[in-house]
Parts: sequence; C-alpha cells; structure tokens
Amino acid sequence: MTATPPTLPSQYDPSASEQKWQTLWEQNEIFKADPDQEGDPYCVVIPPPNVTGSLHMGHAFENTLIDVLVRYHRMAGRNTLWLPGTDHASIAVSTILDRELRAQGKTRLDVGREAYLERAWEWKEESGGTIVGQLRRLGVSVDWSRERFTLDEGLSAAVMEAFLRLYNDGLIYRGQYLVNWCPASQSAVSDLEVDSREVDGHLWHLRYPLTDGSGFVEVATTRPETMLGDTAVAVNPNDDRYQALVGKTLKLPIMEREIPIIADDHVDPSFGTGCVKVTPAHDPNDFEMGQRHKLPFINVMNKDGSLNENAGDFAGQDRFEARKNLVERLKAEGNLVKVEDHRHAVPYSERGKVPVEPLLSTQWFVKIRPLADRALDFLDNQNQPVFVPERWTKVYRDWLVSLKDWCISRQLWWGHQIPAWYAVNETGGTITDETPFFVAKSEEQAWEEARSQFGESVELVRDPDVLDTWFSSGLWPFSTMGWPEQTRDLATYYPTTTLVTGFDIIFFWVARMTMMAGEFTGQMPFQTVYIHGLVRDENNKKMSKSANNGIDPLLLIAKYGTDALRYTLVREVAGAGQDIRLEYNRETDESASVEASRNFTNKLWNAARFVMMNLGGQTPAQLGQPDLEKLELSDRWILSRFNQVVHQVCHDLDQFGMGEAAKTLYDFIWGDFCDWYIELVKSRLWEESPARRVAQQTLAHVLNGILALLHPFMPHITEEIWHTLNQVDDDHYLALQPYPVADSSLIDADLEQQFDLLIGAIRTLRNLRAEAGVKPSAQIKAILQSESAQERQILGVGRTYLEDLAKLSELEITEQAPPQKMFAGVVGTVQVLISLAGVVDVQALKAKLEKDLAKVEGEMTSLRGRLNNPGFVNKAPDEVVQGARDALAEAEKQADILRDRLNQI
RNA sequence: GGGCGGUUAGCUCAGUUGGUAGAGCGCCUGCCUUACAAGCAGGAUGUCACUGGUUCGAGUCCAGUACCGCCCACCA
Repeated sequence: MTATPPTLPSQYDPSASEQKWQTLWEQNEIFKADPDQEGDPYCVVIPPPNVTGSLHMGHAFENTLIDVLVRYHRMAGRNTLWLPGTDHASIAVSTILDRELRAQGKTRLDVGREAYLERAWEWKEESGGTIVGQLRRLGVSVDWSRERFTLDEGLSAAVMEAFLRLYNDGLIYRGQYLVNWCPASQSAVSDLEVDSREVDGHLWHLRYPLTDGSGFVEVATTRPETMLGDTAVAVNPNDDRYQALVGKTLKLPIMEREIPIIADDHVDPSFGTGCVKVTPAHDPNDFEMGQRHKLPFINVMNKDGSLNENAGDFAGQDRFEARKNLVERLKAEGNLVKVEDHRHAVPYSERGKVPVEPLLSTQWFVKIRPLADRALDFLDNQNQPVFVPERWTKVYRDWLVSLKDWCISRQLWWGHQIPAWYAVNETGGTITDETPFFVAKSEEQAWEEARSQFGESVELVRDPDVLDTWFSSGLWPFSTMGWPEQTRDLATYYPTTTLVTGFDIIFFWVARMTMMAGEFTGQMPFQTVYIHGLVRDENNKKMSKSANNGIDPLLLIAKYGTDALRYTLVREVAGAGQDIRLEYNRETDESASVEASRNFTNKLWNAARFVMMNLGGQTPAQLGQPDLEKLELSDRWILSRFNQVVHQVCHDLDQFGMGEAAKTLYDFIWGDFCDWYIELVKSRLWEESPARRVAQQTLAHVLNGILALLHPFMPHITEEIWHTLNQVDDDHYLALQPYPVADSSLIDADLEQQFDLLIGAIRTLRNLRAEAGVKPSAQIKAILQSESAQERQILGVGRTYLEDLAKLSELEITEQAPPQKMFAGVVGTVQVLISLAGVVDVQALKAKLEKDLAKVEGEMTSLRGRLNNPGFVNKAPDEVVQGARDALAEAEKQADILRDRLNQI
C-alpha cells in the first residue's frame, strides 16, 4: 500500500488519502481505549451533538480542538479515551417532527405516542447516522466501540436511577407553579430556553373604578388581556398618594370582580402611576405577590395560547386576538385611558419562536440549591473545575449563585419518560394535582408499591411527560461509562480530564454536569473546562440557521481537504476563547484562509517528496539517527531549531495554546525547514559522499519529527507521508507513535545566532542583486568584508551556503575594504559588496545607500538619546543598557561603511 | 441596570514577565531555478481607538472616554 517516492504526484490529493486513513484507523480500532493500558488516563467525552440534522462549522471547530488535544496526549503516552455519542434533543427533535406532521395536517395526538416515537427513532437513526458520518470525515480519533446515545438503554437506566435518587432525597418535587409555557410546542420550558427580545409594543393605561364609587385607579400593562385574571392592584406601602386606598376594593372592568388594593414593596412608586395590576397566574412577580398576599390565582389561558372559560366573553379567542378585542371593549366602556408606544423585552421561546406565556401548571422540579451549593463548594474550596480562559469562572459562579429551581418536565413524548405512576383510580381516572403517585425505577416496582398501598384493584397510569434533555446530558460524563454500575471505565477514566465546549453552553450543560456529578459521584466530572469562542461568518456575524449564513464544513472539506479545514480553524484560535472569523466567498464557495492552509499541506507534501526522493530508497530507520560527530553547520542549526520547536509546541499544547502551536509549526516547516534547510542541503545531495549521508539522516530525522509534531493538527497527510517515508504497513500508525520530546542538548542559541548572520548575508546579497537588476540566473562575484575575526570565521564556515543560495561564482571574505566601486549593503558589521561588471546604475546605488543610511542614522539617534539619559543608564538593567551600547556600536559601524561607500561614488 | 470581550499594515489577526511592532491574505517587481507556480526571490505599507497617569522607557501596567460585540437582569 505504501507508495514509492518517485511515483508521488506533485500535488497532494486529500480526498483519497483522508478516507483511506479514516477507514483504516477505525477498522483496526486503533483509538479503542483499554483501561488496563499503562499511562496516566486522559479522557474527554464529546459534547454530544443533537440529532437534529447535520454538523455545522461550530461542531467542526470544537471537535478539531478536542482532537488536537486528544491525539497529542495519546502520542505523549497517556492512556487515552475520547468517548463519542449523540444527544436526543427532546424539544428540538419534537419541533421538527411536529412540523412534519403539521405539513400532513396532523398533530402528534392524531398519530399516537407509539407511532410518534417510532418515527422519532427513525429520525434519530437517519440524523444520527449523518452526524456520525460527518464526525468521521473530520478524522476525529474517538473510540467508536464506546459510542453512546442519551436515550439508549444504559443511559436511560442511569437517568431513571438519578431521578429516583433525587426524588428519594427530596430533591425532586412535583407541584403547581408558574412556568414558562411555550404555546408552539405546548410544553413547559426552562428559564434558559427563553430568550428575551426587544419588541416595539404598547403600554395600555387602564382605569379600574373603586367599589365605593369614590373614584378610579389607573394601572398600566403591556399585556392587557391578562387583566381578566387580575385579583388585586398593588401600590408601594410608602407611597403617600395611595396609602388611604390600601385595603379598599376595586371593581375589575368587564369581569365585574371585586379585587383588593394591596401594599407591596415590589412596586416602584416612580414608575408609571405607581399602581400595578396583579395577575398571579400569569406573571412571575405577580405570582410571588399572590403568594405573599394569599390572592386567588385565576388562570385565564389554555395551553395552546387561547383564552379559557375564566376569560368570560373572550373564551376561545387566541391571546393576541383577545388582546385586540379586549382593548376595544375597554375603550368602548371608557376604561382605556391611553395607549403609549413602549419598547420592552418580551420573553420568547427559544425553540418555538413565539412569546412564552407564564402559565400556572403542575410540573416536576429539581430543588436546585443543594446541588448548586455543592458545585459552588467545589469551586470555592478546591478550585474545581478550572476554566480556561479563567474569566469564565466568574460567569459560571455567578450563575450558580442565583440559580432557581429547575423545571424538568416537558409535555413532549420524545425523551426519558418520567418514572412516576399515578393511582388514577383514586381521582376518578385522571391525573390531577391530588392523585397519589409512585416514583419507581420500573413499572413492576411501581405496581408492587401501588398494590401494597391501594390493594389489587389499583389502576396505574404513567406520567406522560418526559424529562428536560439536559437532565440526561447532565449525567453524560459518567452515565456513558456505565454509571450507576461501578465499571472498569469509570474507575479508570472518571473524572474526565478536559471538557471542551462553547461559552453559550456553560449554563445549559457545564453547570448541570457539575451539579449532577457532585451529587452522584461526589467529584467534579472534569478537571478543566476549555471554553472556545464562536465561529463567525465572513461578515463577523454569528452563524445561525435563521440567518442562513452557515458555512458547510463538508463543502470546504471537499474543496480543500479535512486537514486544511482543521488547520485553519486551529490556527485562527490563537487568542484562546476568542471568536474566530472564517473568510468565505459565497459566490464561489471558496475560502482564502482555508486555501492558505491547503497550500501549506501541499508545501509539506512536496517537502516530503523532495526528502524521500533523496534518501536513496532508505527509511529513516535504515539511515539511523544523525551522526552527531559528522554534522555540519546547517545540520546542527536545523536540529537546534527543531528541538526548540518541539519544546515550544509541547509547552503550548500543555497550556491549551493550540493556535500558537499550529503557528509555530507553520513557521518552522515552511520557513526554517523548506526555505532554508532544504535549500542548503541540496548541493550535498547531488553526489555520493559521507557528507551526503549525514544530510540524509538529518533530513529524514527532522521530517519524521515534523510529521509527528503536526499529526494532531493534520492527522491524514502526516499519516500518509509517514507510511511512505518509513515504508511501514498497516499494522503501525503514526497516530500511535510517541510525540517528539525535545533534546535540549541539541539546542544551541549561539549557533542559531551565528546562523542568523549567514541568513542575513544571503538576504542582503539577494537584495542587492534584485536592486541592481541582476538576472536571477546569473552568477556573480561578491566580497564580504568585516573587521571582526569571528564574523569572518562564520562566513568562512558558511561559504558554500552563501555561494549556493546567493548564486555566487566567486566569494572573497576579507578584513580590508576593497577600494573598487561596488554595489554595497551591510549586515551586522559585515560589508556586503557585489561587483558589477560594466553597467552600474549609479543613481540606484546612491539611492539605496542613502536609504539604508537614513534608517541606520535614525536608529543611532534613538539609541544615543536613550544612552544619554542618566535615568536609563542608572535604572535600566545592565544587560539592557549593554544591549543598547552594542546596538549603537553596530549601527555606527554600519553608518561608517555606508558613508564610506557613498563618498566613493 | 449589572458583567465580559474587542479596538495594532488595505483585509483577517499574532504580540510571551514593560526595552522604539510581526504573520497570512492582498498589493508591487522579477523568476516556469530538476520538491512545490497551491511555488521561488525581492519590495512597499502602521499618530498600535482617544485622553491622562505610573516609569529612564508603555502596543504591553493603572484610571477614564469613545465606538463595536456578547452575556445576564421581573420595571408593570
């Protein structure tokens, strides 16, 4: 299967290669975790994508980041598990299925629970399959043998167990409270599933007459239809204007109901008239006031958003239609004082996209304070989990502090059905607030308990509602490993090491996991939470379905390859936690930044091709490690640079600096390795000699190292090249090779500095050639003059490099400046001269020298200014002062050389 | 109303513990040089948002201002 170097095409084709490795990795189960393997465990659970369709760019981004970390740690020797899976996404999938039914003119009630769920599972298979296929296209190194789904058997058992334990501990209760009701999905939703939107609405001022006929009270409302359920009007107890009214009663217009005027601190006397209508069954504040003052709770609304029989004449009308009609009626009766335009926040259902209605209903709740307080305790006393970037800690903490009880029941069918059975025979065959119920792990157990309490004739009906999706997701880090059983996986891989997710999900998911884990496992479920930013579109807009501005990762993968896309996403992420912007042209489906990464893959491909074509058919193993005794300057330089880079990349990755690591590798591979080392080594490769062998060893060694270093970022192309380079078969994989470890004995800062002089000299020579208009192919004579013996020595060692890369036919290295008229430049204190046989553009030469001189003189002025400042000389650290003196000396030398040359013209 | 990010080359962004600014893309010039034209060589480009402060020295630290963006929040 391994190709031979000469047959490799000059352009890398990702499409065949990527699929090949994805298949081989999976078939050979090389990412299958083994709890008995040695090494410190490193475990990540995937943030399970919803089975609502397909993956978007955010998923590609997130899973790429995870894969970089996971592959790095796996190669670094950790016992690694990345556990994949998907989430059933109760509301989201229900919304899709309901829409599908509606298109057929049906509702879920028409098809029945069983058929509905059958369809839901079909949908899950389809969408889940798509998503899993897309994850494979990303090349993620997950353990597919451990793939889980939040609604599969094991996880369902975990959910039941969790519910039961919380219930038995008094942390789950059922009761009638005001919930956020979404009339579109006809279900309760949690506070988090509500978005507030600024809406241009109105403020209706209504007039309620006093029962004793002594006048009126004016109230204002943004939802006039709720007045049908008013059971009081409230004023601030300290409001002098109304103190006399407190205790009196009003006659509610239309309903003709007598309602009291109460005093409550909640009322802000400075807003509006200072009088507030109180509708305890339809407003969260009023609900609390209702409780405080023991007011009646009158629910005037049905679950579909229409008004009910308590709304009198308006019964049966939709809430917005009723609003219009009611306002007309109030106006006709003279009780509408005025209508003002009013911009205000309206709570919208995140899923249903309609305003939510605070509605009184019976639901299941998790008593959250004990759970939240435990998570806070872990955070405050043990700093767990650690957030990266650190600033998210505060966001997480603030939220836990202010958290209220969590409504976990949803009036839907797709999900974990609540394990509560009602003895409906006790309440006339239906489930009411008073129906006795049994919470049990199984139906059998419920029956058993029911019979022992109510006798054989008891009739049981299971609660039709399902649990909030996040209830099961909250258990994900341990339920996926077999909890509540004490499994080998749990013992080894739990708590997990790192969780990678977006900030938008800290509340929804991260906090739920920490609370659940604290309760059930007594530990935080992960050590570190790495929070990444959003992927924004080319206009810096958040990608969203509604804006239809998503960029399909599959499209870019098809065009540029998975590795190119992955690399783009990672290298953009340098500022950890920052949003990233993806360049994209919607006309052509092209992305300049992904193209740049694709070019990088091609660069690597060709560098590898060059190396392999010059190894004489030998593998790195056959060539052996570079023979340190025989290394020449450029070999020692690239090995120094390489080890420096290994050190840097490992350091960055250990600190979650994936973007920095990616950039470091780019610069090293393209700059140091391709632009310099390969060019420098070429002349040695042309002919058989001992020098050639060291060059081959070094090339092979460094390339192999590059492949390993880059593998977490670009797993496919590196795997492909690695197999060809090393001529190994399908029983070995780069993905399982050890990550390079820096050999600090090969890092030589002095040598690198010396090498910079050579590079500088070559650059100066090339610059002179270009300025002088010398043909690129022409060989020329050059003189390098320096008074420094050390500089001359370095230049001497690098003589062939200078000759090769600056295309010199002759090179003289001298102490004394030659008098001839020559084209000149300067690097360090080296005077760089090229001869110009015949034609010299004197003006060009003069202009160049003057430009260089001006620059150097500017530098000198600045340095002198600093050194003449006693404050600087006395207070700055010695090495800084010395550095400035050295720089000034060099600049003066350079200026001398340049002036000298100018004078000669 | 609270809180958090951001503001650096035409565009997208880096900038480590304070020591006079970098990359990619784009642009200009010249090259199809036997790894790569998805390439090579050379070049141009910046009142580091604004104001003040600390310091010998500030893109970097402190205070404030402006603009952009995000999160949280029950003003009817």
